[in-house]
Amino acid sequence: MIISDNLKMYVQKLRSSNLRPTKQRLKICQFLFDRKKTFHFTVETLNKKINKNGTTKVSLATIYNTVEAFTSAGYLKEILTSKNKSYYDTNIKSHHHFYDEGSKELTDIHYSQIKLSKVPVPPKGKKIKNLEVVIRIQK
Amino acid sequence: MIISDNLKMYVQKLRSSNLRPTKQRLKICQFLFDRKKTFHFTVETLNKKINKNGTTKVSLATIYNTVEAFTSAGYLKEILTSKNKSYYDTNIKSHHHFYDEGSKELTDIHYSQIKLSKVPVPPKGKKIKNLEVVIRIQK
DNA sequence: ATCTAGTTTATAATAATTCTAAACTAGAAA
DNA sequence: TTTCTAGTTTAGAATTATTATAAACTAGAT
Repeated sequence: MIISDNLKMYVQKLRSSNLRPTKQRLKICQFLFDRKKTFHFTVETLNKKINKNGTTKVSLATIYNTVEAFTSAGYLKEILTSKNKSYYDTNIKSHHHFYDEGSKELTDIHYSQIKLSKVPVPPKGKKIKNLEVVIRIQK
Repeated sequence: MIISDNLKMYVQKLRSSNLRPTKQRLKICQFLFDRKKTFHFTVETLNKKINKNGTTKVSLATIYNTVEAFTSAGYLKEILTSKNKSYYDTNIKSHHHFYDEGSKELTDIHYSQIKLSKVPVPPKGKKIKNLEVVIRIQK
């Protein structure tokens, strides 16, 4: 894959969501989306990795803003786990997770690995936005 | 139901978990478990309600300690919803939730309302501790 | 090249939770 | 019953994650 191609793609992607393609946003895009496997992170870990060996620093505030903006735009998905920290996932397709209580690590469970044969009707006037299964595991 | 009977029961329950039956713990037990319907709460709401019209105040630190202790002891269940606040449920049976994105309210979904016809095998050396479905709803 | 709304940033503010260490208490032992 | 001690409660400080603020910067339209 040629990086510059992806860059163009990210510029378009951002523009299509009314987000100006700034240096910072593109750097974060490249970091998050220039990879084959999907990626789980918290703002804390993203901040560390983005600013590890970078020439230009991206401020923590911008990391927060960008993750929020990307989540609203649908580039990222917030994961439900609990405990005072938001986890995000670059895999925005409907899927599920193992949450390891010991290591606090998340692992994707592919959509097809869980099948629901019965799902309740939502309360009146409400629609189902998504359905997420978390399987807590331990030793 | 006679309150004093429940009190005795709570004393036993606490003792059986190596928790001394203190005034504060018993007060919280009564508040949480002397009810027919199951109850969802955050530490914040529990604190407010416990200390609303009480003669003796229970400190916030104790509310935290107690909720933590009751959760470890298996009297309470922590609910996964995200967003910087822990939710707890007096319904410790395996069950699921609707989470209303607008009102931020949780509603129980009875165990029998969701059926899984396929569940993945956990990673090697790990056991499934529980499985929880959250259905996010909105208008 | 100029201008402006959108963006970034350091820093302060807020919110939830955990820590601390002193005062208190349940309940076992004397 | 009184004494004693480990467990518990408590107010307040500390920590952690996140959001708000407002000044400086910049993309990109004019």
